[in-house]
Amino acid sequence: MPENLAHAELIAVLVAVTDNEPRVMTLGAGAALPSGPFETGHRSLQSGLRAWIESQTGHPVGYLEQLYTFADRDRAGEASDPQRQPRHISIGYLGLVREQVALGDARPEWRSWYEYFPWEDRREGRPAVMDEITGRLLDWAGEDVTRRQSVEFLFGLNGMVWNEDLVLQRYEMIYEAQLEKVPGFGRQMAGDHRRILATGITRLRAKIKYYPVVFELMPDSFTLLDLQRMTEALAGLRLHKSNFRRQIDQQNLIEETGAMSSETGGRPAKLFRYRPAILEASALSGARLPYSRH
Amino acid sequence: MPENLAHAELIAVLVAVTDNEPRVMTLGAGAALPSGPFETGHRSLQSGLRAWIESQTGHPVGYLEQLYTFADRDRAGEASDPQRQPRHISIGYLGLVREQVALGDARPEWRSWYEYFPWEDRREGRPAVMDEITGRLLDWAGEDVTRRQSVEFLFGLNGMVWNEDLVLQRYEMIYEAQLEKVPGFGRQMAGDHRRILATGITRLRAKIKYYPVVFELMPDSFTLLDLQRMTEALAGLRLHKSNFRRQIDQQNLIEETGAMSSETGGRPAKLFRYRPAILEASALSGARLPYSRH
DNA sequence: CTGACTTATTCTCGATTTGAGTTTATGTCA
DNA sequence: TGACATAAACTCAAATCGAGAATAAGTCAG
Repeated sequence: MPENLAHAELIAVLVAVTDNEPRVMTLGAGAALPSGPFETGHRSLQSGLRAWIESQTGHPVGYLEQLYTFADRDRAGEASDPQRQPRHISIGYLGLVREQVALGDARPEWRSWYEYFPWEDRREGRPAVMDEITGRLLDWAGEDVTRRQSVEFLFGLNGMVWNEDLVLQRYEMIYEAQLEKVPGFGRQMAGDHRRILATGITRLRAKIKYYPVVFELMPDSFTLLDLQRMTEALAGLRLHKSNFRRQIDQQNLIEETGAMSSETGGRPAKLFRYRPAILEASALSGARLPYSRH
Repeated sequence: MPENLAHAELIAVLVAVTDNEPRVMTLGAGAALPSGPFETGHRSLQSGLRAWIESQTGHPVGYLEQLYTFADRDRAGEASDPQRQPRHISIGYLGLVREQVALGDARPEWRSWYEYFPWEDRREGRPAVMDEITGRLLDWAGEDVTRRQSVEFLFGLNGMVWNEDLVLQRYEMIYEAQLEKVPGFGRQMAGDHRRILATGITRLRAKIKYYPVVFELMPDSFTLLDLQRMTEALAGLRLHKSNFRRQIDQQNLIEETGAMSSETGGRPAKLFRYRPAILEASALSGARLPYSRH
């Protein structure tokens, strides 16, 4: 009898952006993230998932990063002989795909991730659904001051500033308040998949700030506005044009191709390409400690 | 016959700081990190590990964060019937413990993490071993310009600035160059444990910059210099005193206890305590996008 | 051909934040 | 009582950031 053995499952949050809409690959009419077992023949977790994705979508995944591993929920209270049931372990990954791809065997569908988290898209301003969400969350918080403050912090109420990175924490609060199934509060998914999606969005939104990962989603050549729109789509926010531009060229990660684009009806824009140089210190713009050069 | 089942193992990088030295809990004369199987009775991965650690050290773990999950290396080339061998999956965690603890059953030992990565401690300046390491890495790089630049970037050569967060990347380069067993280049560990330790240090060094996690390692009351020394021990760097102080009180995370400490022979220092307030936006000092308030 | 319109690209400029000290305060101890 | 040691506050130039104005280079209607 095998003891302490578990099923290991690989789950992918596969992201592509088309028409300025960040999309995630789903199965079953948008109800599940693609997943497959980690098999004995797989060389590693990552290569197992990579092979699997490529067979499904027929397209290589540029970037693949592990997100989080979790076990199925508490089996302790389960009937009869819990020893007999092997545990399930799910290992989540974030993958980035360069563009809309030919569909594979399993009829995958790309869906906007904002279908699942409508309150996370603030590009056109504060979405209408926010009022109902925060209203019901504040009702739930009631007299509990700490809870109230958490709502205000996470949802940018009372003059607090909206932080786009807190996707997972916002979803978990909504879940804790048992509001995740309220009509209008986003599409549901099976099991923990919606939570894993939130984890992926959170990771990606944080990462684009200090690591040049957007370029995995960009075509070979692009204008600066294309790059800005991509970043805005991911962050769910509008950015300041010239400051965005300044930040980009301080990082020194792109170069002109020489060609121009005149798609947009105004002055033609220069086309750029990613310069996959050695990462310089300047490209990693993370937080810093107050160093002493002494 | 169970197919696609795996052994799941929990591995802990447990950190405590004593005498300004960051230490990690080890077993077997410093050759292994503590680890134990994920058992059928465990409620969750985290609670399984937590219970396990507390039974070993008799001390609660304040902070516990998942690091990374990896599978055992390629079994494809293995003899006879690879199907029969279940895979091993290891789930690494970073745990923070407030201080030196009473030892548990398994005779754990706390060892300075710089025994394993001597080049990572630059508090007393560039360690002597750096010259030999970088010399041998540059030999290994040879004519390969990309490789050469990576060495220079990771180890802060040629005027590039040392980035204390790149612990894992530095270790992986040393490993790739097959220099990890060179005498003087740090103590060895069994299996992948040294790599997991590097992952833990990397995560912790990155995290202290944008999340108030140092306080998990501090005693209830402390001086500002204590806090600085703690941060320096973790980062392996000296920090600028008054700028460190300014950063701390901008974050608004500590408050005076009213008492003073006169341990150090100079002017007595005020004692502070952590104010475990609701996390304000100001406490999260991560990188930012060029927002538009428009 | 010209002027309105649209979008791209550059500049400007005050407000903050940072890096690197210097100065002043308050103890202990010989 | 004065040397010594460390804490805590203050200074100031340089770099970065937030916000928006100015200028450039196309298209298109008339």
